[in-house]
Amino acid sequence: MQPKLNPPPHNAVLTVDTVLLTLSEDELKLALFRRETPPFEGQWALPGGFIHDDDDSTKAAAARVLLQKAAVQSPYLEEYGTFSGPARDPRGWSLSVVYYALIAAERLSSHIALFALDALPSLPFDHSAIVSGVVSRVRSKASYSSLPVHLCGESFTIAELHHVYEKVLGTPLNMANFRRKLEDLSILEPIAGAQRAAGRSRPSQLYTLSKRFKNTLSIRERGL
Amino acid sequence: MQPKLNPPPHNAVLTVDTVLLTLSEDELKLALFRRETPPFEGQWALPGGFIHDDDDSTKAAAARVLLQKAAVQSPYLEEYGTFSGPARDPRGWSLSVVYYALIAAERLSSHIALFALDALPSLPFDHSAIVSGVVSRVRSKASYSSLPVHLCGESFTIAELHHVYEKVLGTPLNMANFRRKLEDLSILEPIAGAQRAAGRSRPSQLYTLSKRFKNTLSIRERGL
DNA sequence: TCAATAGTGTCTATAAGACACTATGCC
DNA sequence: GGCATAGTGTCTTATAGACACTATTGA
Repeated sequence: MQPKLNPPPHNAVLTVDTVLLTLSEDELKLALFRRETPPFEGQWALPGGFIHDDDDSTKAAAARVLLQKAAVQSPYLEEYGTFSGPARDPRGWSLSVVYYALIAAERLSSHIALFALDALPSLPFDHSAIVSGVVSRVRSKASYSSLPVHLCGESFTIAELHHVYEKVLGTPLNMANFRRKLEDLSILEPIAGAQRAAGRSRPSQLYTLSKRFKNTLSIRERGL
Repeated sequence: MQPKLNPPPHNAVLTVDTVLLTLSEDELKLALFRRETPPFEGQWALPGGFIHDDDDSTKAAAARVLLQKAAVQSPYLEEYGTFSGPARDPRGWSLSVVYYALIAAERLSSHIALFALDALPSLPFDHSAIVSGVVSRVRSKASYSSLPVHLCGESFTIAELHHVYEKVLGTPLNMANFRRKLEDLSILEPIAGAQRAAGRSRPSQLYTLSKRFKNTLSIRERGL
């Protein structure tokens, strides 16, 4: 047993906040929850909570918060950064570690409140700054990685994934080139024999995300 | 005045650790300090310290630590991420926010202990993991941004900067192409009339880092 | 004037973008 | 068969890489 060592006490408020993004009604949307406790009780805010002594890490705390508040288990959960200081929380000096997750709308329980990014309510703490920081990080990563694939469900067609990329990036992408670059990300596995028929046209092959990239990203040197 | 609100007490050890890198003896090196207090008293470790109530943010805490321990004021100081959990520090559940800085050797006081990255002593806590994480982040950012310029002093030639990039990336870079890409990063300002003569050859123009990029990076879409 | 490095011009190879084409299933 | 979308082939354009060239100074 180690001798008891005493760091100077720091009464920081220690929290995690999570930015949960999904694609709904053909738009990138943010999940918000009404705060159940002061401060800012009753206001819309990012799902967050205190870090507990029995959390294995801040990431584990974020996963727990998402499970408890949103009832989702997001395979992709990544740290964005920390927000800290004496003034951001009325309870005193605070530090929040921010995580973000992208998830298919079909995996979210339908009673979760979703807001379009250009129609967010006013948010407490520095949550507005957090959201805009995360959104620009996500847009940036989307432009050279497999990140947006997490907005698709278990199986999807290339056309669907193409559409998701266009929505996240906000710019049209040539389909032929998109296919070539997807190829070289090598994140997709065709589901043998599974196709999706739409109307009277040729059905398209269904794919699933390769296991290897469920929790991590595939990166391309030169943009998507 | 807000009513006093009580978050559940969390006795986390709250620290910042900094990874201070420089180029010395033609190699990328890490600054380490001997710990002056338990735990691991006397061992080489990253410069770090507790977050104080009067720090304005974790970044301010990191800047303070660098100033107090290494007597350097680094213009470029960026958050890498957090390391946390119940087991990484014998004092109990801990959270460390890690920052990294790159600085010219000439701005470091000469008594600071520098270690080549492939000859580090064994480090306490999870400092080894922190260092390797930061180093790969730095190598990656160096490949498409102005990051390595912070390893140069106040004024420098293009040949010198070219050499710094090669050392950080560990790979030779064609000089003509390097110049073109530097041009388009547009981070340099020629110092009018200032040249550096070396031996009996043509002297080279001296440049300085544009003010705009002292604290931030210039990014290129497609690699350096 | 020549040694030595600074700095530029230009050809070649590779990758991105545009776009037309073929393929396939349903009505 | 032909409509509609899936998926491919290929031409054009931009950028990266290689390399040879000119420029400028000190000895």
